[in-house]
Amino acid sequence: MSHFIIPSPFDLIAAPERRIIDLELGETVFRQGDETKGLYCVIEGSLELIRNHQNGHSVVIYKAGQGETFAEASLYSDFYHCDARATEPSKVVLLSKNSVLAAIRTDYAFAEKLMKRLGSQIQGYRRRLELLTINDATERTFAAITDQMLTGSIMQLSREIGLSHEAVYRSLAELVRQKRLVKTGRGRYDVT
Amino acid sequence: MSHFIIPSPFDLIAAPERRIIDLELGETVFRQGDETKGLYCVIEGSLELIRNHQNGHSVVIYKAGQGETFAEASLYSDFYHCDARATEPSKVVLLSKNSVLAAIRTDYAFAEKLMKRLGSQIQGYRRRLELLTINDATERTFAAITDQMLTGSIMQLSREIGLSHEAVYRSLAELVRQKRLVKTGRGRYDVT
DNA sequence: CGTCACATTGATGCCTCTCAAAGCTTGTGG
DNA sequence: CCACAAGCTTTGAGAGGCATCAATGTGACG
Repeated sequence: MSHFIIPSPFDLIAAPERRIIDLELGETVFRQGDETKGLYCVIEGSLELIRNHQNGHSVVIYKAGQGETFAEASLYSDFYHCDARATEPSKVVLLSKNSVLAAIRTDYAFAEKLMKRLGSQIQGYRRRLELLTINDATERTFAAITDQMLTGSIMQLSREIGLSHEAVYRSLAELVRQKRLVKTGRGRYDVT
Repeated sequence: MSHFIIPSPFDLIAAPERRIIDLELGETVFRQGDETKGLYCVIEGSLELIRNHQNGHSVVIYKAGQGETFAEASLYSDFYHCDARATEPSKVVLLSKNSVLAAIRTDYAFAEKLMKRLGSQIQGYRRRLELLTINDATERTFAAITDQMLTGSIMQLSREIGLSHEAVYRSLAELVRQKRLVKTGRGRYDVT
């Protein structure tokens, strides 16, 4: 029953520590303010971490696809700072705080790999921070495509890079006109 | 000669592993593309991590004050992704990659504390990501003040939050008018 | 084949950037 | 002690760009 793949370093955690959770589209694993239980691994499907602001607008702060873990930063936090929402029917597995913390204490290879993950997430966030300070919509859109951020729909991308979807469509059209991008399909673009 | 304070967990690294570096204002410890030597701790003064974009515009991705460490994410990277620049005459100490990696392997408490630092940095970046997606200049400025981001000048803050300094000054004036902020001095504001 | 979400383009108004100028604060050197 | 320079602070005016509203096209899926 547990013939799915858990990525390193979490494969080092014993199977009995794993609890599988089924999710429908739009269902949440946890919400902003909930007590932290641990981190999660996507067995199937994909999820988004979303921060909600009072004004009603929200930001996607992380996307996790199949085989990826999310909410690592919750390990040392008492409550989640964002919502985790399934963007399609998905299966996730909970890796409880205790089991992960125990693994850190008993297995330095585990700790090292986990730290590597955290480090690369930090660098990812820094790149995105840089992206968001580009004021010109066309240039920001181009940078996002270059950074391989267009994995879902353009609606989704526009939310991630802080532009209206109309602005992104117009930017894409302009970039194609400038021959800096080529359209490879409905809502698909590649750098030339 | 080594009666300065190194914050946890790096105090666990033996003193002989430490090399002190003196910096003048504007001097850099490392630059984007340099090979990584390790991470650093600020003994005195303050530094900024800056990412430079081709268009010439740059983003401050981290500020490190006295007693803080920076470039932790470089541990598992072969080269630095940004410049580290002193914003005043400063002293920093290098904690070499090897000594830190060794500490991780031999001391789980060290690993745990370091991971905690990385986790809180991730959450900080997420918060800042959220901030940058606030489109209204006044609201973004208010959020920045609430987040205690006004430590230097307003010119500096405006660069960090991706607004022109004029827009920030106008926002601050508006917020004072709205009685959501009070001016506590030249370039100093507090939430009411 | 109808519905729904995404994709695309047009028109309008507001908001921020940019350029400009003047007051303010601090430090430096004569 | 004063004058000057340099950088921060503040306000004004104009232009351009993005958000917003609106409408239509398009592909996917039941």
